[in-house]
Amino acid sequence: MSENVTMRDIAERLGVSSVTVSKAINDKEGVSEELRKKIKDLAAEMGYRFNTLAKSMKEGLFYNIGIIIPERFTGATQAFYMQFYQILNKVLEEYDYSGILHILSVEDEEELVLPRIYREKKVDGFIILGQLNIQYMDMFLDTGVSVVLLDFYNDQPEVDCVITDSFYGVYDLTNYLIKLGHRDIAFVGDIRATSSIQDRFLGYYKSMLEHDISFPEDYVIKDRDNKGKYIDLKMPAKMPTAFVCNCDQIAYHLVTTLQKQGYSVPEDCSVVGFDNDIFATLAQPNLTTVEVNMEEMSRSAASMMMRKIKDSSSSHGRVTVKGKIIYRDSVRDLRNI
Amino acid sequence: MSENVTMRDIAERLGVSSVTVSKAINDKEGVSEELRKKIKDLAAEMGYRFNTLAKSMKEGLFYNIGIIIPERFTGATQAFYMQFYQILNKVLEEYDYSGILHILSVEDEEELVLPRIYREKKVDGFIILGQLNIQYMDMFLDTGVSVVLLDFYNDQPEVDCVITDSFYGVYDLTNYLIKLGHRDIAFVGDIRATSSIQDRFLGYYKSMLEHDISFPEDYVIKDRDNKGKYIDLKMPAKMPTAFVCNCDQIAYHLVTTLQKQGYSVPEDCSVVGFDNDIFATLAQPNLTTVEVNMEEMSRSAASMMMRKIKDSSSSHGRVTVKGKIIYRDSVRDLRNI
DNA sequence: CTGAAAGCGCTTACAG
DNA sequence: CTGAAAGCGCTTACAG
Repeated sequence: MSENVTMRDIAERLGVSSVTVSKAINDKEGVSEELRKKIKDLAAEMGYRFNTLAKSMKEGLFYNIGIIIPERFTGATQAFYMQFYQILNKVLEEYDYSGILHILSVEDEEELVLPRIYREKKVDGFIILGQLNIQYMDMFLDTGVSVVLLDFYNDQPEVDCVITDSFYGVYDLTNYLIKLGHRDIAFVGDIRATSSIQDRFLGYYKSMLEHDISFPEDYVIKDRDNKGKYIDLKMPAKMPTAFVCNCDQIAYHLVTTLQKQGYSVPEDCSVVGFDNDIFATLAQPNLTTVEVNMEEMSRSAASMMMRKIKDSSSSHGRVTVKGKIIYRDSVRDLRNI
Repeated sequence: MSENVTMRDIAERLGVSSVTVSKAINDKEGVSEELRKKIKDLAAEMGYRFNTLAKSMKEGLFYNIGIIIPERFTGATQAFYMQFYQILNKVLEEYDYSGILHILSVEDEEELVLPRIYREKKVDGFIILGQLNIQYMDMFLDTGVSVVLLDFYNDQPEVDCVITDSFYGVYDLTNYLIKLGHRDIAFVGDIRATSSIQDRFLGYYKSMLEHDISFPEDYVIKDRDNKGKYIDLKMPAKMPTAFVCNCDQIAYHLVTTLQKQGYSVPEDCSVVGFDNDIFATLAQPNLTTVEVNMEEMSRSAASMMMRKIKDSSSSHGRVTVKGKIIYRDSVRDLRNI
C-alpha cells in the first residue's frame, strides 16, 4: 500500500503547488490553517512519508551521527559500551538524528582505515566511544569532520570530549573507605592502559596522600597485559583490608579470586568498583561502586555535536560529568572493632 | 580540508563531464583506463568523498536497514540482543548497508507507534530482532515495507524469518542427558512466553516421549511473570537429577539458587542452558549449552533482506539455523555409579 | 569513449 | 497566502 507518495502527488490531488505542501507539512508559515489541515489530512490518508534524503540533499546535512566503538571494547563480556551506545542513540533521536554504529576492527585501527560511513559521507559527525590509538585519532581529527570523544580524552585540550569524573569519583570512594577505618588499601588496574584508569588511580593516590597513608609498591596491581587482556591478579605480600578496582568487571574477578583463596568479602577484604555495570550486581556480595551517568554524558555529547554541526568552529573542550557512589554490600565498616 | 568536493569539481579541473567522472569512480565501462586513472588520482588528491545520498535519491534506495529491538530485551543484564545487533551490523556492512538501531520502547509498542526511521523513510527495510506483540507485528506487516524477523516467528508461514533451531537444539541436549543416565529431568521456562521457549520445551518433551519417560506436572517450572520479569524458581516436590533451562541466564540463576539451597552442581543436579551467552561462562561451573549461531543467522537475514529489496515479492518463509552443543562442566555422568 | 539532458523529492529565495 | 524557478550531487538513457 501507498508506494512512494511524494509531496507533488499530494499537491496535484489538491490543485496546489508542492511548495505549499512542503510548508504545510513542515509547519512553516505561509499557508492558511485551513489549507494546512486539508494537506495534512490528505497526506495521512495517502500514507505519505517524508523523504529525509531530499531534505538532506538540499541542506547538505545527513541527520546521522557515526558512533565508533573500538572492537576491543565490545564482545560477549563487555556490555558497557553497547549499553552506552543504546542510550546515546536514544538521545540523538530527540534531535531527529540516528546514531549509526561502527565497530572499529583491530586491523582497521592499526592500518588507519577510515570507516565506510566516513568515506561515503553518510554522517554529519562522529562520536568516538572508547579510547583509540593516537595515530588513528590524529588521522581522524585531521580530516576536519566534527568529532566528539566520549568517555575518554587525549592530550589536546581543544579536542571536544565528555568524560566521567574518574578522578573525583575514586577520590570520594577512597575517602569513604578511609572514613570506615581502612588504611591498607590497594589499587587494581594497569595505570598505563587508558587515561581514565590513570585518573582513577590518581584519585586513589590523592586520597591516600591527603590522609598521609603510604603504601607499598605491590599495592598497585596490574590487571591486564599490553593487549588489554585480563591477567591473573597478583596479591600483595601484605594483604590489604580493601581493594579499589578500576572497574566493576575486574572487581568481580577479584571477588571470585579472593573467595577461591578462602577470603570472605567484605569480612576479610572490602572491594569497590567503578561503572555500576552488570558485574556490580552479578558479584556476590553486590559491589559498592561509582555509577557512570551515561544518560547525562550522552546528552552533553549530543548537544556538543549539534552545536558543532551548526558551527564547525565551535569548541567546548573537556566536559566532566559527575558519577554517583552506589553503596552496596562489598565494604566492611572497620571502626567499631 | 577538502570541504565538499563534488564530481563536478573533479570534472571541471580535468575538462571532462561529470558523467565521465561518475563512470570512472564507480568502475563502470565507458571510460578509457587512462582517463579513469587520472580521475581517480585527482579524486584522491582533492579528498573527494562519494555522496551516497545523491545516489540514493536517484535509485530510491537508502542503503540503511532499520533494526528493531523491543526494549524488554535490552538493558544492563541483557547483552544478548545487542551482541546480535553488532554482528548483524557487521554483516550488513558487507552489502554496503548500515544497520540503524531502533529500540522500541514499551509505550510505543503498546500504542502502536511506528519508529521515526519508518516515518521519515530512512531505511529500505526492517529486521526485527526479538518477539513483538501481535498487534504491532500486524501493523508493521500491513505497511508493506520489507520485514525480516530474526530469532522469532509468528503464526503466518509466509512471513520471512530466521530462527535458531530451538526444537532440535534442546531435543539433542535432552537426549544427551538421558544418554548419561538421567531420568528425572525438569524443564525451566514459561512455555507461553515466546514461541522459541515453547519450541525448546517441545524439544525436551519429544526427547522424553521418545525415551518413554514421564514426568510430574511440577517438572515444568515457570521462570517469569506475564511481564517477562524473572520470578523465584519453585523447586519440584521430587528433586530432579537434571534441569533443562530455556536460556543461559535462567540457568545461571538456577545454579545460584541451587547452591544457596545446599545442592552442588553438577554433583547433585546437572544444569544445561541455551544461547551460550555471557551467563554460560559466568556460571560456576560453566554451563553446557547450545550456542546460537548469530553470525550465520545474521547472514541469512541479511541476504533475505537484500533479495526482498531487489524484488519485494520474493518470499522465503521460515529459515532455521542449527546451533551447536557446547560441552562444559555443568552435567554429571550418571552411568558408572 | 564521451557528454548533454532530465530527474530523484525536497527546500530556499524571491515574485506576485 | 500562494507558487514558478533553481538547485542539492548524483545516475540513467540516449545521442554523437
